Amino acid sequence: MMTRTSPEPQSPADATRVAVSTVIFTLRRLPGSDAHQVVLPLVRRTRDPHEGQWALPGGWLDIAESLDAAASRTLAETTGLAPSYLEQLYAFGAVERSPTRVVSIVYWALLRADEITDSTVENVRWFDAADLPQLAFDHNEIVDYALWRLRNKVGYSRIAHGLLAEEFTLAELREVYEAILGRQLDPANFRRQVENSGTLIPTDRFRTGSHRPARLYRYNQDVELADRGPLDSRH
Amino acid sequence: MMTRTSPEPQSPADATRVAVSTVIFTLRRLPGSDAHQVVLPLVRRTRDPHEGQWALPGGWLDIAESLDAAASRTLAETTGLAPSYLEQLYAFGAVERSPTRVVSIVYWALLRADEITDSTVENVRWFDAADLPQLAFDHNEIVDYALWRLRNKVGYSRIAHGLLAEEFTLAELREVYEAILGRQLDPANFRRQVENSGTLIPTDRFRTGSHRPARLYRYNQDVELADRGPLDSRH
DNA sequence: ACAAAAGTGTTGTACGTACACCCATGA
DNA sequence: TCATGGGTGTACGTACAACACTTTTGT
Repeated sequence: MMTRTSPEPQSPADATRVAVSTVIFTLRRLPGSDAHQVVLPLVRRTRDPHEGQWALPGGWLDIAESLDAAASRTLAETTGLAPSYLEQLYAFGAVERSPTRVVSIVYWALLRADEITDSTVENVRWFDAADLPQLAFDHNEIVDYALWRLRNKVGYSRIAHGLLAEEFTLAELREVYEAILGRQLDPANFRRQVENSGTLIPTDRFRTGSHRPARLYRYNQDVELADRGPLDSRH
Repeated sequence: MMTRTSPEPQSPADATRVAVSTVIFTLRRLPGSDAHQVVLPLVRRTRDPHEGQWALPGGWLDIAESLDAAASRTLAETTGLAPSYLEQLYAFGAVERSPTRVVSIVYWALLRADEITDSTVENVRWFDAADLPQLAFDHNEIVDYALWRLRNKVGYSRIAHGLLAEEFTLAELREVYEAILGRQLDPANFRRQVENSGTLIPTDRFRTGSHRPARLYRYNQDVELADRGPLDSRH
């Protein structure tokens, strides 16, 4: 990428290292309620710096691996999880963010409730995104930004899909939105908005069990959202 | 950023290197018209790989320098330019994007017309963003994505400010929008939209010279756009 | 029958768009 | 005075929020 003469970078002793971390969101049903809260898994650090503190799952970038692949791999290695949605968030590269120079390419991910293997690796714990302890490095900042992106994106894309099973009721979809946005939505208006958006296909199956059965819907794979612009074609 | 035991990365011979590049946009008035076109500076490569091809200005990340600082520095070194707006775009890290492994943190920037020092460095040329030649590496892709971000962002933020002087007429502002969006806008409706947004402060000065004088406006620095969320506080 | 969630109808407000029209200046 | 861009008025359509109302189930 260099475009004019400049010194070769990075002698072996003090090279900049590239790490990849991921903020993984999922929803947890609050006991005795239809409400959900946004939760995310953190890993307890077993070595310095910040030994003992909670941190985002991640690891080093391999020489022969793309950034996306590194995010998936390190996620699996540290937490055993495979997210249903994964997107780059931001590259953090302040000099003082770690004792040694580390540039972190951070991803954010969504996980379906049924994808949570509770038999996960040791040293992993799930935290309420709204009530985090102090984390290692600049990871509190990073989670804040990821939450902001999640809340934004739920408004103009169909990422809620990443938190739901193949078929779902409108009430279930609405509860996802309510959990992410942190406020109640009018069921009647929500229904019309989402119906008119053309992103949902009604099935002829219903969710039964309590009161009047609710129709099940699934997402229309045909609608291109292009919510990542030209980068969408890479998927 | 590592959270569990993993091998130390990057032996000296085959280390991943971190580069920083920038897509810089500015407007150029089309001769004999009020219309503008989006143009950007490219640098001709003087060494392999892709020697002779045009590429985004950039350079290697220094060990003791933040990503933002590296973007500004490499920009000044390669083009002599100092943008009025600078924001991170995306981190590109596909394995095959360069013969040696390079992760590029790409920024995008805006430049005011008066900031273009035409006495720029050798090997720099300005290109119409809509009509680029084949560029080195994956830089065509990158510019496409940057253009997409620019067009998106002009709709919900006041980045047009980055392309205008301190004071400007509504027609000048509208011409910026028209150049970026690539279509004509109704002057009457544009006026009302931007007046109701509260982001503009009318001055008591006027731009004279042709026909009825037009009132000059300036941006209201007080209005927080938060169009980058929690990351805005870093500026 | 009744509670409660599913689903429909109606109304008001806000906002974007189209376009007719008036105003002020240079030539 | 006339052409031209600056600036105002108005009418229509869409979209969303609020909320009353009907439907269908489980108990």
